[in-house]
Amino acid sequence: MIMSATAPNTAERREQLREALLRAVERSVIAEGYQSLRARSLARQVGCAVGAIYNVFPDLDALVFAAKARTLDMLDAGLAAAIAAVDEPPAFSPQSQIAKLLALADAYLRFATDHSALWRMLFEYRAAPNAEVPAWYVERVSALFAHLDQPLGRLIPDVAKQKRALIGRALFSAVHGIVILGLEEKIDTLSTAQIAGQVATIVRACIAGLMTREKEDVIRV
Amino acid sequence: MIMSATAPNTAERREQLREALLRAVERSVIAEGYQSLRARSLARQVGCAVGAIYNVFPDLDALVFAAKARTLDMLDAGLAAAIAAVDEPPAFSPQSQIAKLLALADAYLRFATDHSALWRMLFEYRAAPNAEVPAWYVERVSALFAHLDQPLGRLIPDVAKQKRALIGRALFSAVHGIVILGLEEKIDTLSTAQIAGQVATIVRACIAGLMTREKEDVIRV
DNA sequence: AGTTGTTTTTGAACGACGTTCAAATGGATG
DNA sequence: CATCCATTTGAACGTCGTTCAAAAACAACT
Repeated sequence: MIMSATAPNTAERREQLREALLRAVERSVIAEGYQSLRARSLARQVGCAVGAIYNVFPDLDALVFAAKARTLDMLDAGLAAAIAAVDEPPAFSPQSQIAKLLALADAYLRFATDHSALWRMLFEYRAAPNAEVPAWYVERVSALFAHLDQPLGRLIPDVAKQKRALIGRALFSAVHGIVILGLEEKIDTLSTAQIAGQVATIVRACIAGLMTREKEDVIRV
Repeated sequence: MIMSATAPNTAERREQLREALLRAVERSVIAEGYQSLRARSLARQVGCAVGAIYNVFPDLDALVFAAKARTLDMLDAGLAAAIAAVDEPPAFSPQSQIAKLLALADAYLRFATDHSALWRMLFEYRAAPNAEVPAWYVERVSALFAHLDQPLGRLIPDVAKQKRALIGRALFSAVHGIVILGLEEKIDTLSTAQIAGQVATIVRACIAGLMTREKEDVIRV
């Protein structure tokens, strides 16, 4: 048999190497930041040759993007858990929907502070300038926004679905911006509690603004 | 005289080299992005030796940070102009203050799209992981937030100054986040008009929320 | 002008980086 | 045991930021 020579455990070994490399990336990023990732260091950590990396990933960028995908999954799961933790009252109440959005924002901030190195990798690591972001990655990021859909849909059901999607995305981005600039220069600027306060204020203010009777004066999407 | 040997035009020449290098950085960033900055290429462009760069800047990071400072000045001037362009009515009106905040946000988005390469350098370029951001740079970034102070002070004068400063910073950050995520993946996602709509919606909603009678339910800073 | 002493500029050299590819390896087949 | 081919290897390549001994430039003085 010709095929069986290569088939049996070779794919499995490749998969093990991929997994080991991804774990090494995560360990390394947590320990020293994504800026210090080195092909030779990763190879040493997983006990393979430098060239072996290129047998399972086209280049380091692809390896880092695969690691980013995993971190994105963690973040996604964290957001889902935060929403699920808010208990739904039997009768509809705006308060519980607002609570969901606040919980989401808070979970996002917590993820950024608890896993700051990985979170920074997620949003700061950039591939080669001309090379485009993989489509599946853009997709995964957009999926994060979807968490806002249900609570937002109940709070402003009379707004068209498309508009709501853009508003949800904008609200998510707003929280992201506060977290980014809040954590940017950790020294002598803002405490985590202050950032949490800013996040809560903006979310509450936005929702209040969006729920006023004169929505048309506010919504511009 | 011993001192005059070094003094006369040597400082001037250093200054000229600094200036030439900064211009080369800007040209290069605009043309190919900050990721493609190379010491040898810059030296070739300004007609000096590679080592000469290190006579006027401690390292490339410092050169880039100096360039960032210039871009920051451009941005600051742009925001100031946007505010100044809103004409103040003789009698106080919330509308004109809101118009100022909207003009600020719009100017910020326009700067990001009009000078995207420089703007990206501003927020994406990171120095060595352990090396800290220079204090004067943090100061300059914080100065951007100050543009919100006056209009925000007139819209919610009963909120303590410190709280207002945090709210202003949060509002600025929120706009920044929308712009960042909006421009991130330019392909097939959001148009500039859509981003502008998101920005306007969030700013309007926040202000409306902040100006409700029940401020205490909203403000958490 | 020539000589001296000091400052400034230079660019070859260094170590480290991501990536490649000819050669070594290893396991299944005949 | 010999053959074969997919897989793995690590030395080698080109490029990077940065350094520093040597060269050039300059000012002062004879």
